[in-house]
Amino acid sequence: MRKKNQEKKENIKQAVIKLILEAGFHGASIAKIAREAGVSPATVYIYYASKDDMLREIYEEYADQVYFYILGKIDQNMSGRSLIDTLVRSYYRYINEEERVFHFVEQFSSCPSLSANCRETEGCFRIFQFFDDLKEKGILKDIDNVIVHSILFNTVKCIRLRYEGEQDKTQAALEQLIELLVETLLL
Amino acid sequence: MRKKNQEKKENIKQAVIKLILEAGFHGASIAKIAREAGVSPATVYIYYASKDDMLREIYEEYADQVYFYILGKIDQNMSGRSLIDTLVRSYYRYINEEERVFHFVEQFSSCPSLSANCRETEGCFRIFQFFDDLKEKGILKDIDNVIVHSILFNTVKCIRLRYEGEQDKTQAALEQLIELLVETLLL
DNA sequence: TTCTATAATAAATAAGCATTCACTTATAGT
DNA sequence: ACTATAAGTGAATGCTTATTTATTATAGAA
Repeated sequence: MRKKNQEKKENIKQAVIKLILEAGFHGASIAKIAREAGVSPATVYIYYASKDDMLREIYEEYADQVYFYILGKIDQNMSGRSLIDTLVRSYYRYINEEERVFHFVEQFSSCPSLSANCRETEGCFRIFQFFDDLKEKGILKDIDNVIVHSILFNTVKCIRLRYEGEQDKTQAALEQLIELLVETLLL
Repeated sequence: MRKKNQEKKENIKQAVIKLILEAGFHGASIAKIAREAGVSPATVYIYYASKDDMLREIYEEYADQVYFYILGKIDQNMSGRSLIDTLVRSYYRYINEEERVFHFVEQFSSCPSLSANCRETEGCFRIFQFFDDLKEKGILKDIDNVIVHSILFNTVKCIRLRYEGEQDKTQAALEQLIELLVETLLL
């Protein structure tokens, strides 16, 4: 019994993410994905039941990644300030390091017709749980997790998108954001 | 010389926005758009040079609308608190009232391959100018406009998406957000 | 080594796509 | 009422799409 070649599957995933970043969803056909991954179009169907299935599976694999990345940088003994500093800066670092994945996930989740059929993300649940812990410890103010999540991460995302490449402006904005969040979110 | 029927063009626009909300970009073909609008596929090409042109033109028409809507609700004599209250609540009302348009614009602008070719939005420029005015008047703290913009509007968007339909939770979150922003943004 | 299950593929298929074309219809100006 | 002009259309075009099929190559078990 011959085994599936996991390297081929990985190549397919990376091809999907690359092509969708470069040309959007309508620019990522099975034929192009297969060519980019160095396999035959039919091979894609050995690893995935359909194109929709493929996109959903890849999305679900990567959607949470950013949150696990961030939580991995957090230390239990950190002060409130360094927690916020770490959350903001590691989110920013993730966007830079995993630009393709980040854009793929963003694009996918902003399309109602695609993300409607996806399971709720585990990573987001974990982050909310983390916020709840901080509230119990008396570090974080009792603010709705949706609000905390948005002013923390969406703002970093906007800074990154707006000041793309402009190191000075980006760093200044991140520092200002951290100061602002320290005053706003911490007890 | 026969004139173009602007009602037909309007029908086409609405069909595009409706279909893209329901089925995403890949679900909005010229054939479907034409059927939805009650015209022939060929008629679309009387009003637009190509499909890409059409999408771009519709995007550029609506991308700014939310900002003009909000600025229209603002009064020169408003206090800092009622400014924030108005900004937050009118943004929320816009998403509710113009749900289709809002999702179309969101989806379009999160696709790099589409929005890359679009002109910078006038509406966003106007809002930034408005923030600058408030800073000069000593109402708003001297915070980067990208940050102000994001914590104001992205947070409202997240609340709306997360608590879709749940009136109580939504209202509570909006009120909490307004309190938080009053303390954070105002001098 | 042989057999077998399945990975892998090139080519075929059928549907859908954006766009064009040949043609009809409506209308504004004369 | 007539004519020129452009709106409007159904059908055709040629291409791309996701997916299937028939076939071959390969790896593990016997």
